[in-house]
Amino acid sequence: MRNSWADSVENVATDNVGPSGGNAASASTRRSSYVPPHLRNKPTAAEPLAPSQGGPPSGNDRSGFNGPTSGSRWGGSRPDYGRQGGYSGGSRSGGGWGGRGGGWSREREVNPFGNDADVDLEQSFDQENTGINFDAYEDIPVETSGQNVPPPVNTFAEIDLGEAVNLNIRRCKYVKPTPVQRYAIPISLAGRDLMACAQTGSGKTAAFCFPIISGIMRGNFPQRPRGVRTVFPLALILSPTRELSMQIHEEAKKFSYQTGVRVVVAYGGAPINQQLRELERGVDILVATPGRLVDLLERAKVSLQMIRYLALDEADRMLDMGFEPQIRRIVEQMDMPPPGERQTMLFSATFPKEIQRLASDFLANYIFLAVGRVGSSTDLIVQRVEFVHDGDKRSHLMDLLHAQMANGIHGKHALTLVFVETKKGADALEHWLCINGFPATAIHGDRTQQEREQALRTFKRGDTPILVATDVAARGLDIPHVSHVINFDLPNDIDDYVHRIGRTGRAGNTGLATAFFNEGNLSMAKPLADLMQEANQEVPEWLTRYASRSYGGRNRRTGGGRFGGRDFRRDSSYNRSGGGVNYYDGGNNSGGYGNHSGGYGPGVTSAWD
DNA sequence: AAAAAAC
Repeated sequence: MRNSWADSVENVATDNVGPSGGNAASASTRRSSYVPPHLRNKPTAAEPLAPSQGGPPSGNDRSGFNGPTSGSRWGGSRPDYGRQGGYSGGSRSGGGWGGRGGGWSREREVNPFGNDADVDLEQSFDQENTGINFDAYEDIPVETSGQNVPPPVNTFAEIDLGEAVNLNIRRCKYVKPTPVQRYAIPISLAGRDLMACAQTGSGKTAAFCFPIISGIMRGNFPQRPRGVRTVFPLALILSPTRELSMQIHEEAKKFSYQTGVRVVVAYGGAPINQQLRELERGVDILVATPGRLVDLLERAKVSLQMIRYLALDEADRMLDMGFEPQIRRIVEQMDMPPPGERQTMLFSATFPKEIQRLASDFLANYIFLAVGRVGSSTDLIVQRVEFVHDGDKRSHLMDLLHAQMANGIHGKHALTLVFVETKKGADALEHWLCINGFPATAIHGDRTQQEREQALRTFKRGDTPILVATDVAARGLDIPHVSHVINFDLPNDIDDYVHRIGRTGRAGNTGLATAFFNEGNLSMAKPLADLMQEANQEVPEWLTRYASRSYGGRNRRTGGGRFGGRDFRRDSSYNRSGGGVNYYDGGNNSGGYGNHSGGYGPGVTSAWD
């Protein structure tokens, strides 16, 4: 992922349809006759539909599949990449949606990779590649619990995701699965429910997208109703912010390119009509924020009755106080199949025990997976805490930014993300930075969606290398080149701190995180000091002193161990009070911390004992 | 107490 997705789309838009000031959303709806470079001068081999798909596809169905449902065998031998299997070459025979022929039925899929002509798709997975610093991922502690945990894999070649997805993995320049992918993908392909705890920037999106896409390509699903203005996605991916949903959608489109699997995104703040049009053209995977989805469900534009895969990204956030009722409504009170009849996957970098308990309602006989330390990017992030009174924060920030520029750290592609507590505070700080000559912009929930997206875009591009943000930007956003995260205001929850600093030090790169601490943050002293100590950071003596006084207490890390989370089912108090249901099969797992680090440890084998 | 998430 050398280029940001936005850049790629921009290239596609510019190269093929001319400049029209298109934003990301409109680029995907263009009716261009663009042929991706790697397809030029090749026969548009329209593969026949898989026999198992039987019958004419409705407009709501996928129309192209990558061969028979048995899946393409990949084992060992070199795959035949010359054959563009599965892509229906533009002849989406599903053009008959509600009698609407022509038009979009001829449309070619926009190449989400922009320009991948120079990618050597024949290159073997075995070869080393750049991009992600995998050395940083060696010896990462892993904990799994649950019944019959499938063993992890070491390479993508060991996983049978099908040719089309493998091709996209290469286009993404992924060479080796990240630790969370090594464990989560086999678990998911085995059809198991999953609660996964893994650091941000470690490839979680791919970890749940690959199995979903592969499963939809191979699955034999009943014909979805046609001729009605309701669509029936097979998979639902929920996330807590609009920008994160956009990002997941962009990633998922890459992973599903030319697989025949259609991914659509729906979120608030943007015109619903355009989203409705996209939905009516067919949807297999729906990526959404909760509010807009509820709206669509109430209007009966979307039905969840065919959902086979449910993924919650930032799952702990989705189930905290503000969100829980809305999520329960979607998952439990609409027409979604119950746990066991669908496959459910929950992902987050943090997973407090209380939230795990809530989440277990959504899962059936699930596997708990914890990979690495809390925000284990912490190995790659230098954390600093400075005592700064509220009144001194602005001048102190200015000192930091000046020093940064003097040292040349603030080059074209070195971005600084400044977190504040309130929307008003974000506006004020942005204004103050601007009038003092710093190229800053801001993002928060009171800005229009256009403003939010614009802010993110100019930040990513480096046009405004300083972004002031509320917690809307704290989770999940993958912004390359963020070299410094400044907690101008500390959050009140240590998990929020973990997510915020996780915006830097991504994909194996190093980063710096600076926090301003004062008397208003006493309840954070202990959890912050503990977290920094666990991450081998230098803890200032004054912070240790505050920490020892143990203020507050509700911010204490649950589990307190070396991991981002520990399976709450292993908590003895839960087991005693569990009403006779002990989900955790203590005798049949590879239990214990650090039972396998790195490669196949003996612990993996013991999962099958 | 704040932030986020529909119109």
